Amino acid sequence: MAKPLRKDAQRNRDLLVAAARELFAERGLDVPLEEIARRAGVSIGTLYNRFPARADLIGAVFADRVAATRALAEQALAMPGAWDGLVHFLEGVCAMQAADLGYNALASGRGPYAAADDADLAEGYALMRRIVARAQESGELRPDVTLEDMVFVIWGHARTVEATATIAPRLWRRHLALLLDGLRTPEPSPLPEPSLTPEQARRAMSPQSPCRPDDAASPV
Amino acid sequence: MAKPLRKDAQRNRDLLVAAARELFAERGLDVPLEEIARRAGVSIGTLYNRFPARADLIGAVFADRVAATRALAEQALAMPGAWDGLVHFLEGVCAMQAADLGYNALASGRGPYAAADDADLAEGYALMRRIVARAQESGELRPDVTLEDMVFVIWGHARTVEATATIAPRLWRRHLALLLDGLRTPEPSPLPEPSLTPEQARRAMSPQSPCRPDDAASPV
DNA sequence: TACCTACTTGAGGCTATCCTCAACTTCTCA
DNA sequence: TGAGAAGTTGAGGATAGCCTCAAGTAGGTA
Repeated sequence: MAKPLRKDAQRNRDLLVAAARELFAERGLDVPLEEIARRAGVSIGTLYNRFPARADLIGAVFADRVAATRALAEQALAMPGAWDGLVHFLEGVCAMQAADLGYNALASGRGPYAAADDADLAEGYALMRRIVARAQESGELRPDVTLEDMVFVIWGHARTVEATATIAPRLWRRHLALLLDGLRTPEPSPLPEPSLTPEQARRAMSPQSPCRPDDAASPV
Repeated sequence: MAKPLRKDAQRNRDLLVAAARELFAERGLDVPLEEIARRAGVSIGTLYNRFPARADLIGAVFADRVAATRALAEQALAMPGAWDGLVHFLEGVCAMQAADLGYNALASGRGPYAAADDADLAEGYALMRRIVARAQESGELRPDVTLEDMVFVIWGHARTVEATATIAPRLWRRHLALLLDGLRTPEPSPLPEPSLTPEQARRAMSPQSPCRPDDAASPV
């Protein structure tokens, strides 16, 4: 299906993705596309040729993060301590959020994103579910939380990163430590609401639908 | 200093503030000013006459929230239980965040805001500091956190409210319960970073400076 | 080498929002 | 009551970012 690009086209594509990666990291997912093209040394028309929608460019830039997250989850499961594994995983995700404004927005469910590979994503979720289950079986993670509650860590952390990135770039570790203490307290108080269902979590993470809605829409 | 407005001007001002209150609550602080004017039944020129900058309108709309927050803090201090007081206060703030997208943005440090009364604000902070101190003296709140750490609750909560307002409007209570358990755990783990200083917190809460910067700038 | 196709280019149209200002209307007070 | 100050109006200029397309350029293959 995917025809190879011509040599110059491939080069320009790579330049665009690299430029977008830098600018998304520095300034978030809303940077003007014209500025990305300029930094890549390529015209705005070329950008649109290669990436018809912003979501396509975002998808290309962050494809490697899906893989990185998955690798992180595998590392976590390989660790001897179940709780340590969970902490390792959450710390890793938070560190990526702290290092990259664009990833931070994406991880906390803002920004349009054309998923490169849904299967990869699904496997990632399965791994995370095992990380959580294992930490509960070991008795370290409180039994009344679910995988879906982990989004509270991601979401909660997102705003802290934005607000303090320049003022106190390491502060997020303190925030995370407090969150983690809430997840393993020996005296958990009863939780007042049920957690999100996986389906609800999926919807909450993608205000704009995660894949382009047009694909299925056009009847021609 | 403040001359009384003419009768019609005062009526239009009130209409504008009411319209802005509704739209800010529904759609956040970014709603087009033209739309606010339209809902108020007034022309865009009138809006600009009364409120030269968006921050002025925001200041007028949310002046009562500063007072409400202060009242909440006083209630909290009047409660017999120190921990219950802290919870009451944080729940109250979070409930206001959940009920109003604009307040949510403001409380989590986004959005320009021309403070109506700095003294009022300062007194509010003093009250909050007492709420935190009292809860620590009673041994219920972990001793290694500060007032400045409470912004983690506000910030963390902000994104949860945005993401789940329509999907699960009461879910934030679960998030808050987990956060609170982290704040009173009997086995607190050491925190890896110092908390923000009051000055840092002030800066982190106002990416755009909270009062109009022009006031002092113009040399004429 | 020569052709054809894939690719690039950037001026310019489109939209949304901000903000101004000169002409007009309404209140208020003597 | 009427003069003048206070207030209102909305068309339109300014800006910013999105996106297109007709004309031009360059890689690849015969």
